[in-house]
Amino acid sequence: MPRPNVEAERREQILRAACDELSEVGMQDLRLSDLARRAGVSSGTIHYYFEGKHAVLVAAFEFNYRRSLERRRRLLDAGDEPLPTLRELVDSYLPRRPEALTAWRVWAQLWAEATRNDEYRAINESLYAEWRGLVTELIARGQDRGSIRDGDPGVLADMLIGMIDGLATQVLAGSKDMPVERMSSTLQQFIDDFLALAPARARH
Amino acid sequence: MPRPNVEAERREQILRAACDELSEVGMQDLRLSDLARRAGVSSGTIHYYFEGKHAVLVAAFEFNYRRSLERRRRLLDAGDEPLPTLRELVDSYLPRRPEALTAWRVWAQLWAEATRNDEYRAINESLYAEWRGLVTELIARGQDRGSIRDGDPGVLADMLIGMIDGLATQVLAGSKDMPVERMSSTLQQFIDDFLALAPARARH
Amino acid sequence: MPRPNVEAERREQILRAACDELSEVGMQDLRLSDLARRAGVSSGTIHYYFEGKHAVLVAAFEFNYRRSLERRRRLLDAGDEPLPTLRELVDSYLPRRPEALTAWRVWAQLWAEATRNDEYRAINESLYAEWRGLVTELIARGQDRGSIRDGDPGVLADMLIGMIDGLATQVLAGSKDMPVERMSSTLQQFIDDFLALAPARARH
Amino acid sequence: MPRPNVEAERREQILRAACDELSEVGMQDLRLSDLARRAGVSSGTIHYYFEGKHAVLVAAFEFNYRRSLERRRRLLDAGDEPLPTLRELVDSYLPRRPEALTAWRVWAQLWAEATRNDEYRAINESLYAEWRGLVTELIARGQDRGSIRDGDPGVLADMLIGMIDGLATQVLAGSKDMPVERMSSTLQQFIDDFLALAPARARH
DNA sequence: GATGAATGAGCATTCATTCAT
DNA sequence: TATGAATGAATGCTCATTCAT
Repeated sequence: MPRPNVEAERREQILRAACDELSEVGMQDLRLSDLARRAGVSSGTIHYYFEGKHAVLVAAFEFNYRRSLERRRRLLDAGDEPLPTLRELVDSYLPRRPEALTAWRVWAQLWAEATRNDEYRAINESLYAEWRGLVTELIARGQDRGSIRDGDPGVLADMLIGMIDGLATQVLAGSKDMPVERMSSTLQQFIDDFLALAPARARH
Repeated sequence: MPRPNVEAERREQILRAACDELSEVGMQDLRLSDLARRAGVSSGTIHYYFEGKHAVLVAAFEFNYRRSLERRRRLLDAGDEPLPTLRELVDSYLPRRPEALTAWRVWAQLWAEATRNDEYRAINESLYAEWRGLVTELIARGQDRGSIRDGDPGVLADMLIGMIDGLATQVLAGSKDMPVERMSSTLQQFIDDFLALAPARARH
Repeated sequence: MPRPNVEAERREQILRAACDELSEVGMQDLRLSDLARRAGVSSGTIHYYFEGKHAVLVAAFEFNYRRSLERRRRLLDAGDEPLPTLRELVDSYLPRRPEALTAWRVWAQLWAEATRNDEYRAINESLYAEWRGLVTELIARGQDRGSIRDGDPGVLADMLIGMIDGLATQVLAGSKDMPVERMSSTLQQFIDDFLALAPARARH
Repeated sequence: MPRPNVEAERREQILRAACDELSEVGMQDLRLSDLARRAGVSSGTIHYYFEGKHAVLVAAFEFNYRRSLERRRRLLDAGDEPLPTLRELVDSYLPRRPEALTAWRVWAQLWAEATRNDEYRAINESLYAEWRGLVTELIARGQDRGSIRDGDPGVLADMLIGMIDGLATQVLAGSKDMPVERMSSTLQQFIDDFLALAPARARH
């Protein structure tokens, strides 16, 4: 009696391993045979479920994003005060815990590739738009509540997201000048000094 | 009697081509034979001047950085008003003109690799520290002149640089939500609203 | 259901071809692509079964020795009169028949390399010790039977084996002064005049 | 004022270095650039004096042989008692002193190559014939003096030379079962027990 | 559904050789 | 005479992909 969702199970098993590999060795050095071993299947099985290496990577990037969002679902759905939620969200994205680190490294791979490849470019485009929308929405709600300063929420979101991505890049690169705690304090200071309105600042 | 500096000439010829290739196809897809053709030499010549592919790439990253700085030398050495200089510097780094685009793409390659490889990590570390120092110095001078707000100049530099890098990443990735003009206005707005003191803001 | 022992089959198929190539072109001129063609497999298959060229060669030397011994197994196991057995053994090792020639040429390769390379040195060491032991044992048994003269059997074995190897070297080198028949008669004369005791000499 | 024999000087300089290289790394791993460095000339100079790598090697083998013979010239020309001279000659050829080791290693290279290549075969042929003639002559003179047993002196020479070459092969291969002292005693015992007549034996 | 043996195109690297000086 | 910069053919090895079982 075949289990009904063997297929979905196998795919996830492979994608999970793909993210780990991607994070550890990168896109180009990722060998399907290693991925197969890590996923506990044969290399033939990978090709049974995916068109080829390219298709595995594309699916892995999508999977990586969905999984990241999943982890923040509770945070985003709670509908708590926007400003504290923003602080928590930023904090949860710091490349500090293993899962966050892995997820960031996968993103870094995608970005490097999106620079030249249209397919990866499209993936970044759609995932990024979704992420950007979430932050913009949060900022707009904060402005409604009067806890976040005025200004185009999309621009403010771009500033914050840009800063997160840029600083994370240096943290990932292991820069001694940018340990994760400095990234954290720099971002919180940006929120304090630039985004938050007086009442929020009083929290500190 | 050998031509003087044939070596320096050849090396630069090769490194210039390496940056172009790096920008167009990336580190891993860069084939030495293509690089040779582009540089107008034989593949043997590449190996005559460099230990191997790896050594070419390492030298190319260094070359890319030095060349970028060279282009801004006049700007940095002029000793003009710090705030306008900062604006111009940011503007000159926008991934808009072909040379800037190429340079950014090379950086993107370095970052992706520095995530996992200690040698590239070291290159990023030293080049980044130098760049960070220049911006910090400029901000500190602006604070002395009273045109830039107070606060740890290193932290303010990190915010700006982080934002530049993060936004550039999306521009390079060809995001429709982040055309280079939006990157430009976002950064200038950050400078206006967050870094500049009132007199500077009056410029607008 | 995979064919049983595909692996053992393929390995032998490759090693057999490796000995032939080794004998014809030598270690250094042996190209894996030629070996592949000769073995009737792809170059990829060679690498599937062996770590690399080096590993193929090491295995081939071992294979060559085992195969040589296999051919004399009957002779050595029969337990016949030691002196006639020694004569037959020497005769069977003459580089006269194609298989013997091939085997000798492979040995010649190993020796040339063992002069400088520790790994090949170790192979020669172990195979040679085994071969030397067999001849020593045979001589000792002949001394027990009274058909071979007294003296340290190890030293007598070294004399005989040394002479075989040295003369074979000249036969292999195609020296006109040392055709294989002269090698044969020289060795048999050494056995007659130096090793054999009177009764054995009566055979002639 | 150009020195008259620059040419002869350069050639010897190169050949001397070639023998050393040949002995250390072997024929195939010998790179002309290394040889040039060792000889203290440029790679261009090698090609100026020799047709190519092949021609250097051929000349080096010839040079190696001549130099070996030169070292024994006094021994061979002295016209002393043949049997003691033979003992000394054998002793002088033991791969014990650095020069003898180097010379043997060069021979080993030649033999391995002569197995397959006609040109090297021809070199071995002529050098070997000369060497064989010298030993045969010495044995014949010993027989005339009554110090060496009867029998075809050419066959006796072949036995001795074969044994020398075969045992040397194992010494060169670094066999623990055949240190150079064992090679020495084995050969002297062969001379004592097989070649020498009673009076000579009394010497011990 | 799943396997893994087998493939072969692709690429970095080596090194003898050439030739302008 | 002598140099050494430059060449490019040659080859070991990798790995995505295929397919018989």
